[in-house]
Amino acid sequence: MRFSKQRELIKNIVQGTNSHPTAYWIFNKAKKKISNISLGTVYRNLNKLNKDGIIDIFYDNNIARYDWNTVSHDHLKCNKCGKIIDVKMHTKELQKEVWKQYKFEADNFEITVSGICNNH
Amino acid sequence: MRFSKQRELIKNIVQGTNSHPTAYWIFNKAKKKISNISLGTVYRNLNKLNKDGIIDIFYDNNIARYDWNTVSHDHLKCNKCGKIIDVKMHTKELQKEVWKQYKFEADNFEITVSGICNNH
DNA sequence: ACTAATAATAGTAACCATTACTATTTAAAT
DNA sequence: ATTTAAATAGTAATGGTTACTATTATTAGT
Ligand SMILES: [Mn+2]
Ligand SMILES: [Mn+2]
Ligand SMILES: [Zn+2]
Ligand SMILES: [Zn+2]
Repeated sequence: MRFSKQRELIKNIVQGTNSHPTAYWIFNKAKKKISNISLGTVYRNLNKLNKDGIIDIFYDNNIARYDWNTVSHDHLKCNKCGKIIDVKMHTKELQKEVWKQYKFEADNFEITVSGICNNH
Repeated sequence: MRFSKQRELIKNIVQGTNSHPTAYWIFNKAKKKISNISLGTVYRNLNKLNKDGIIDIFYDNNIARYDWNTVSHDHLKCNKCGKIIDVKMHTKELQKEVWKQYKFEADNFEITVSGICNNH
């Protein structure tokens, strides 16, 4: 993969926020630095960065959000302010439970907790 | 809400499968009984049934799936055969954990476990 | 430095799941 | 039976994402 300033910018934008941004948010941020950058370029590079393990993608209902944090973790989503907070849940117990009851070999847990955050 | 044979059919289709079908799958099934049923009618009624608490909606990556099972539960998704299995995870521990560590008042856990099911 | 090869881009069209619109049909209350 | 408005079929529009294509930019070899 060869260098491009567009990809470098997109990577830095994702790595510079904890807000789990959407592609469109990243696109608007990027336009401030490269005014004619294309939305297609944003999507293409987000997917490329994800395939190379540089960033993570997850879905919030039906839209993609991008995450600089590539180590397996979970999210708390506040119903009042929309904030998405990183957490690491202990899933060892759940893994055992699933194996015991269903003979299901779990290799990934995706947990989204909705509720009310500590700002309210 | 007044009766319609379309809505009745859609409800029965969702309640007659454990497969967590998509709207399009339901649409095709419905066409066998009402050949000129419209995809818009399927979506409209699925949303209406959901609002009335008759069925559940959840998102599998970026597409909606419908579920007859309206009591809070979780899903095991097999990476080999795609099957989605209903389970009830114990989230009381997680709830405590989230409150202790983040002062986050959890009211719903959405857990999707991916792995390999007992058919393989 | 110059050239050649080709990866990456901007701009635009296409795609797919879902929702919105509208004229017509239908359930059901009177 | 008549009336009223909810529901429908058919179609257009929307929003997020991917695909296409002519042009531009990076990089390896000379
Ligand atoms: Mn995160
Ligand atoms: Mn289910
Ligand atoms: Zn909040
Ligand atoms: Zn399986």
